[in-house]
Amino acid sequence: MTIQEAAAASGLSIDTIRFYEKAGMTPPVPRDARGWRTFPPSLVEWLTNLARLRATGMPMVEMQRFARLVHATPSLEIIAERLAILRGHNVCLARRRAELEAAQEYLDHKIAVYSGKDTR
Amino acid sequence: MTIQEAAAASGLSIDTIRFYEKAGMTPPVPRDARGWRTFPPSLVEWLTNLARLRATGMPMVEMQRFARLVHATPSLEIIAERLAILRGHNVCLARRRAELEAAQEYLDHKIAVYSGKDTR
DNA sequence: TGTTGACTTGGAGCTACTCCAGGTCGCTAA
DNA sequence: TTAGCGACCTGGAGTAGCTCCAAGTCAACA
Repeated sequence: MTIQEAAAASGLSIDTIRFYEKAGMTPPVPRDARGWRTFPPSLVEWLTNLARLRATGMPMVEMQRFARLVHATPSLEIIAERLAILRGHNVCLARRRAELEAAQEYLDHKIAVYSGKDTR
Repeated sequence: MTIQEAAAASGLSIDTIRFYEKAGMTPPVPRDARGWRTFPPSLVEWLTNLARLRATGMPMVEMQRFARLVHATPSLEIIAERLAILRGHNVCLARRRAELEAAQEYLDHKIAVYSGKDTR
């Protein structure tokens, strides 16, 4: 698979894939005779995972830590660490969602005021 | 009011307030004899508004547009424009919340898998 | 007369990309 | 055979939205 296809399949942009590789968030990507990156299915799957983690707003440093853990030989501790990262991030997400909800309430209120639909 | 008090009152950091002023997102802040910024209540209120808009994830360019409209002499068109910005942003917010919700579902699933609570 | 503490400025650094210039390589068309 | 095309490569600059820092000023206090 070329980088273009990997991008289409994972939902990341071509630039982002190269950036993630440089940042050590993927295992080293194999190259063909021309020096082009070739993406085996397992790598595309991992990129898709990264895209989802990014969509949750996980910061890069944590994605890097997670990547190292995922590509390490798994042991009980390593799996526990992965879980800890995900659980910790889940808490952040919940907080973020609550913030957004509050923000939207504020916006709705503002809109009501500007529309003259405010009762005060 | 000093910048420190304005920061405490609005929820923005001192640096962010200075940054917002430079970026034209506030009217010019009056200075005392020493050259220190002095914040009248109306300005603190506006900073608080900016903090809330930021919390909704409104991009800077839009906050700038909105600031110009709010500090212009109001007319029917200007109020309509303000409303349009807020409404447009509300749509973005709703989308963002949906994305976060999907992301959290994915995370929950991942956590279930790693915890061995997955049934598949 | 220092020293402290709150402010000032300009500018560098950060995250997570995104874009760009300049170059290589294999393929097709003239 | 040569010219052009399109997909890729690299290193580096640019972006948003802050955040931090160094160096300087000024009033007040010991």
